[in-house]
Amino acid sequence: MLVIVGGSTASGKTDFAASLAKKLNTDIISADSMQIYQGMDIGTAKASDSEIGVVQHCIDIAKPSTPFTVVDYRDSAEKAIINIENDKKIALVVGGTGFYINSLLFSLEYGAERNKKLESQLKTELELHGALHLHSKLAMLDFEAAQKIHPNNTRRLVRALAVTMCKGSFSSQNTPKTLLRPYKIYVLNAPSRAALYARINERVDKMISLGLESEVERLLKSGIDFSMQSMQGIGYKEWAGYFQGNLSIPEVADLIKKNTRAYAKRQETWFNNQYELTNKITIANSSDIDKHTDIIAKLLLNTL
RNA sequence: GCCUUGGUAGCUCAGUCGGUAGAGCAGAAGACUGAAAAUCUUCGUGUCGGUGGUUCGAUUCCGCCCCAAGGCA
Repeated sequence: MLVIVGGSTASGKTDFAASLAKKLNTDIISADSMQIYQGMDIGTAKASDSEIGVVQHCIDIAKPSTPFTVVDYRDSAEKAIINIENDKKIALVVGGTGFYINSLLFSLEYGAERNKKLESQLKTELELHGALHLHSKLAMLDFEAAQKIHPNNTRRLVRALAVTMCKGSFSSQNTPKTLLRPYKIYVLNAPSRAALYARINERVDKMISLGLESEVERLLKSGIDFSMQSMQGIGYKEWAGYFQGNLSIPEVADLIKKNTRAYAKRQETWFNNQYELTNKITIANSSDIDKHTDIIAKLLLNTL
């Protein structure tokens, strides 16, 4: 069985998971699409193993210069799960990237491997003839897929077309979810939206004072640029304007806060709607964490 | 004290040659099958500062009052 701790950024996942992992005597498997990157620490609010006193997997497993996909994540996480379960321990997955979490829960196809050549071909077609043209093309090849994808969502449109052209269909992989393994999911929430947003604002200010600017500068000096996937992360992409001389640091901070708030909302939507049964836990302070992880750990250890 | 310019959505402002108003941002809800911290969809009624007057009708024109910014004393 997989135990999952989810929730939006700044919901308190890290501390909660560390506390739970200790009580279960197990490791943490991270499900975070940005903490996978080496050298991106402050902006992703990474905690080191020694800081939290728990071993973490699926962190720092990729270079910021290379692309990374869910499938890469799934492979890496599955390995960690096997090792942990071989040790007769409970596999504990913690993170805010719902897409990654689902790769461990459901038997999903993920279509064809990304094909840069085909993608750029489709992108030129997009620029030349417009999104509607591509959309109607998809509709001819895979009507169901076209109905699900809005023409303005060109990224997914291109992807769906690419998969359809390689595999014959995109929607066929969109079959009802088959469960890979039993799981229990705990979703962390702040007491209110306002409290969450206050936490986010505070956290961003902290990142700035911890030296986020020099972290980004270091990445740029090592050859990373703003067009790379890793630099699309919140807390990083916002600096582009600053290094071009168009934004001040307070303006960058405001942008990061704004984007983080919107992101947190998207995560809440995901965790509210993706899973059949979620155990919602409200975290107001650190004593809440201890109280809840105590109960959960006892419950989990008894059911073994 | 006098003069000027403003006071319209949570914020910044547009607008109504008089027929009770709309953008951006903020905010809310949602989607998601190899970029997911990505990408995308939907949602705009508010004493138009207050109060009198003119008018069939005033947020719009006029008077007075209040508030803010600037100028003159």
